[in-house]
Amino acid sequence: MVVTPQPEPDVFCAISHPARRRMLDLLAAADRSVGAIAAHFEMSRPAVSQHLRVLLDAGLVTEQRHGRERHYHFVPDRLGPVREWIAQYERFWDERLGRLQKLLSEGTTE
Amino acid sequence: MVVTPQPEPDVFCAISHPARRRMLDLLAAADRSVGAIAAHFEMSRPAVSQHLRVLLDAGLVTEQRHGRERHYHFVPDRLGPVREWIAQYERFWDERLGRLQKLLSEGTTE
DNA sequence: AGTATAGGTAAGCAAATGCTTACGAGTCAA
DNA sequence: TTGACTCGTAAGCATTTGCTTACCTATACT
Repeated sequence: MVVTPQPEPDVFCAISHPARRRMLDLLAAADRSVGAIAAHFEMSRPAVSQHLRVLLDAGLVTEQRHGRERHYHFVPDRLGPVREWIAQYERFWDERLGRLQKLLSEGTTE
Repeated sequence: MVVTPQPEPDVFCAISHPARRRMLDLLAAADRSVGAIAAHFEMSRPAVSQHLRVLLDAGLVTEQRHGRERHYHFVPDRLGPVREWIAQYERFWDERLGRLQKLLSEGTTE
């Protein structure tokens, strides 16, 4: 097998786990240490570290050493792909465009 | 382990796979049969069926028998959770709110 | 009837996920 | 230095994911 070096750790994959989304929510409010994050979860601290590693690889967070603590910081820009992908469907929620689309569809064969 | 009957098949999970996102893109443009969808992918047709099943379980698509074909139909409403979750971060892209937040944070102790 | 087409399902498998416990490396404080 | 504390990493494991091939049912055509 060819070892693709970095198939770009997928952001969609990173946010697919509820725990990781909650971690992002926490970090969006404020930078936090691993311990402070782990306090919000039932799972073991290493498990939290592993989730943070996934977020780190996806570029969704950065870490910064602070004494013996590591503070994680939210990087909103990396949510761009998700934001853009979901934005392409906005027309389905937009009433004005919805009405326009309905008008147009009355003239189509579908 | 307790068998949770239906832990609500996660929409975030369903869209985490690139192929499934492309299938939604295709279906957003028009309803399509399985064969028509499979034509856009390298993988086997059963694999496509399995992906469609995931989308179906997540409620992101519906199927409708049409003779011996099954037409899949995009259900945009089910993207709501993703849309809402990403919307909560809009403030990070909004310059005006960004400046407001900066002002507010100067008065907090955290 | 018989045959082709559309598409779901089962079984099998390799690889990835998500957890756990055990341990190690760095930092602070006595 | 000794010990407590923060946190990452390694190893092990059960489960899930994502694919394959083989097979089945249902519809359509002749």
